[in-house]
Amino acid sequence: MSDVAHAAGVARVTVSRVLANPESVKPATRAAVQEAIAKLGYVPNLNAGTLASSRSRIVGCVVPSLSNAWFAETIDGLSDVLADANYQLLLAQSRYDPAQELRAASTLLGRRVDALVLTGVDHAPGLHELVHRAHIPIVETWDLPGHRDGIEEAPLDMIAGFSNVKAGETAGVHLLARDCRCLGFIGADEERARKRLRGFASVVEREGRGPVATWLGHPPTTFEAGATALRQLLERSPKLDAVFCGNDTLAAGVLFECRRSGVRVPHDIAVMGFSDQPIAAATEPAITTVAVQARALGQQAGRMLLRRLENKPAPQPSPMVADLGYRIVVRESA
Amino acid sequence: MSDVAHAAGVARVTVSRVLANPESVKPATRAAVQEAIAKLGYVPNLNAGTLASSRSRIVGCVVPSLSNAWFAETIDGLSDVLADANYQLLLAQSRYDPAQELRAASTLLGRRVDALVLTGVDHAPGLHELVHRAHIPIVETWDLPGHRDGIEEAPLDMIAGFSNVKAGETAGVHLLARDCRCLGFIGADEERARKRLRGFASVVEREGRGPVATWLGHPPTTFEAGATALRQLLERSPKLDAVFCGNDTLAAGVLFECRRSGVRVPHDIAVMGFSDQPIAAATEPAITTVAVQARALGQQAGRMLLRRLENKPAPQPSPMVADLGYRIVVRESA
DNA sequence: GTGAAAGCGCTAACAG
DNA sequence: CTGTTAGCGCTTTCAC
Repeated sequence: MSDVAHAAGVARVTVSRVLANPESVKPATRAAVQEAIAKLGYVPNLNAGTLASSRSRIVGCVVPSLSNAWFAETIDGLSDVLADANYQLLLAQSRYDPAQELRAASTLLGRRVDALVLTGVDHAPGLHELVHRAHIPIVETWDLPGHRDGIEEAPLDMIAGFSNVKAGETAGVHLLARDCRCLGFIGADEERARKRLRGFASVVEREGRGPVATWLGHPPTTFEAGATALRQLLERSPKLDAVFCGNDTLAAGVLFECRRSGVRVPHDIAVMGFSDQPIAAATEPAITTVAVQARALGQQAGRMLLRRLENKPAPQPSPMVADLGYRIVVRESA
Repeated sequence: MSDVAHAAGVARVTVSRVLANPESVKPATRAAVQEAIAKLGYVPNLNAGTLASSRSRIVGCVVPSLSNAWFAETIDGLSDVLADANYQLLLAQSRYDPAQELRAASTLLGRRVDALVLTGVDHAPGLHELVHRAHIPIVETWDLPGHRDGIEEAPLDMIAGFSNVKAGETAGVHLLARDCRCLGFIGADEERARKRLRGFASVVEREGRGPVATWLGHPPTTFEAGATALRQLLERSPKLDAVFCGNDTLAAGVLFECRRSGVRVPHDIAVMGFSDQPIAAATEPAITTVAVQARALGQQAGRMLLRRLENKPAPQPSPMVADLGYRIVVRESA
């Protein structure tokens, strides 16, 4: 920066101004500085800027995993909105482990991110205090606060999500309406999938058709996991006539296993998926699933952050909660 | 940090040492410092560290888009390898636009990333000089250098990729062997897809079965794009009996359109995809495709970077090129 | 509109 | 093993 200033015959602070706020500098000076920048190929050190100004224009984001198309889509939406406002994304994965999520969040805060996006509402103890000390906007996604003793749990700050419990209930209602008698659940052993199970099981049991034959496997989930899960469930409960899967990948795996073993879907077993990935529309029979707006979750999170970031530093204490909902997509498999 | 130092009764450097290299401090002192850190909830400012040490432990990565599962997988692999070595990922999207890629790279360099991962080998003029000034390891992925006037173009630095041209040739050879007479290509109007087309068209024309009926659409691609493309191609070339698609999403879209309009696959039209996404195995008929190792590309890129990062600062001028290849997966659609 | 001085929070190099 | 002294490259604040 000194070099540029020297080449343009101005002080360093003028270069800084040209970069940050060009209008505050006389056109002639500005032009000279810009020319010097171009000639020298000067690339400003944004870390130094962050240190001096304590604004990084970086948003941190922690997701369980990127190999799942659904989180990738959310990140895509988030990144889209942020990029337009000149913010960048610093990414970390938690591998579905609250302890890793806590560590990741800590590192991100160490980078002095201007805001933080987290996945889910269930975190390690300690995360709450950690993020609150940072005094930055936070958005939790992909879930909504639950209820403990009848009262709604408080979000960390803002939320862009949907109710996994209710989505599970909806799946249960749908399968019950199809007159299924012996229901199962196949999902990842992970908080949000367990909530879907909880909602699902509650309506099934309320109708006296419980208990739900349950299979929970370690994420990330695969076709093979779905196939294995179905075999095991069928061994335990030979009369199984419906399974709700925690995601469409598992549901597709179940479908493949059915095809291999001559089980007819939905005639012998009804199969439901979750999240409405492209694959759900592609299989034969096509998968009935609960669609969530993965991309919109990210965009909404981004918009909420920007509103707070661009406005007054610490304005309204408005805890904003956006429920983007879900929608059942009835196709052929259930 | 001063607070911590004070609370522990040591100098600030000692705190710094406990953080960076605990063994270099006497256990008793170390314990005192760690206790103070915990008590005060101190989160070190990593930007200040970066500024002082000029090492950020951040790797920058530019991808065309995250909504494509294939790049997300590469990032997942990369992130995996880097996380184990305590590096983080700063992400930027280029939206398939070389100018945006250049801007993104510049911003990432401004953050003083320790290394850079780019997608593809075709960049805006200016990128070459920009990244070379930075003197950091670079890996280009998802492609290999082409040939100009018979000699191989030089990579920016390192490469973890595969040949899109040869992959296209392989697809052509496969369809030709099935005795297809009138061949088409459906892909995104983007450099790597165009290379697949180039390879494909070259073998088709060499056999005198050209020209290839071609449809190129703006990325990102969708089922609908695939369906539309097929309709348009069929209008132009009613005798079309084979299409090679630049990705599996398009191929699935083509399949759906065929089903709707009663065209039998592969009997009336053979359909090939690219990249072997889960959907390719799920459709009926299952899609014959060219599989690439999306995740491995990222992991390999990460390993190459780490080797350079952990070793001597500017050692061997070894331009490393890893060709991870591709593999044709013959299923039912062609 | 532009400049001079001070400092953001850390690490490097050297000393003890 | 621990402390002292100098910056890293910017932005801020206040003069001019």
